[in-house]
Amino acid sequence: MEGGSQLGACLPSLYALDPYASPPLLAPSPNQHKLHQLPPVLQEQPGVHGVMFSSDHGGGLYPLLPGIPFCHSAAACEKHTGFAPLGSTGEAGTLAARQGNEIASATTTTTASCHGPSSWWKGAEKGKMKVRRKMREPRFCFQTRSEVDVLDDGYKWRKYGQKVVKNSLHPRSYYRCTHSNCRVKKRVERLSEDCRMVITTYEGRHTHTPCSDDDVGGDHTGSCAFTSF
DNA sequence: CGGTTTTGACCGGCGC
DNA sequence: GCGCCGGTCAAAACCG
Repeated sequence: MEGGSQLGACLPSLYALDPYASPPLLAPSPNQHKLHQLPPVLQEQPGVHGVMFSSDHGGGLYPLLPGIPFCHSAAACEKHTGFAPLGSTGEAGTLAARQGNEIASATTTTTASCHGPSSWWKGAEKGKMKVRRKMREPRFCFQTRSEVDVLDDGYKWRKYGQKVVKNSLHPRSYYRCTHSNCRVKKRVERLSEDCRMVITTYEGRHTHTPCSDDDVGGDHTGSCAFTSF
């Protein structure tokens, strides 16, 4: 069971992570102090001192959590949150996909093959032909220090795979939103250097509201910013 | 009994 | 062209 009510047990700390950065940020970003608008869900957590989020969607940043304004552009995002993409967007998706390895070994040039920013496959015929659909799904990743792997983000997730990835001592878990017609996925893995650090990567946007249905974002793009991914 | 997790197999992209 | 690798599928096992 995932995505239940584990928030209280996790998120003792939230660290900056930005897949655009090279080398990746293990320490809090110099910009991190600018982010004072922590979402309520995190503000309530003791020890939370910062969050950085990123995506590969059109060069802007998506809101990672409730309370963070939805931004389509880097400028808008920087205006709202103090953050802006640190690099080009073309590689962002790939970087986001491999950030786990990069963080584990900042100088590693991994051969991880995340197929572009957001290519995903759907079996058109069971076990046979697969149709490739290239869509630019928004993707976010962040790093937390937590005893549990899966953060309670208000959504319900179902695990559909687990894989041992290279340069990582810990397996990567793959989750999919259990809501019908919602294709949002997330990956969860722990740093090999510090097993307490959890890397969570979200991909896609929810087509529904979280279980709590709390409208904390004040954003009308989907009842709250949290539903935007 | 229905939903979830586990886990090995399979597939396609990418680098060499 | 080949092998490696990440991501996904799907059947079986598990659990409440």
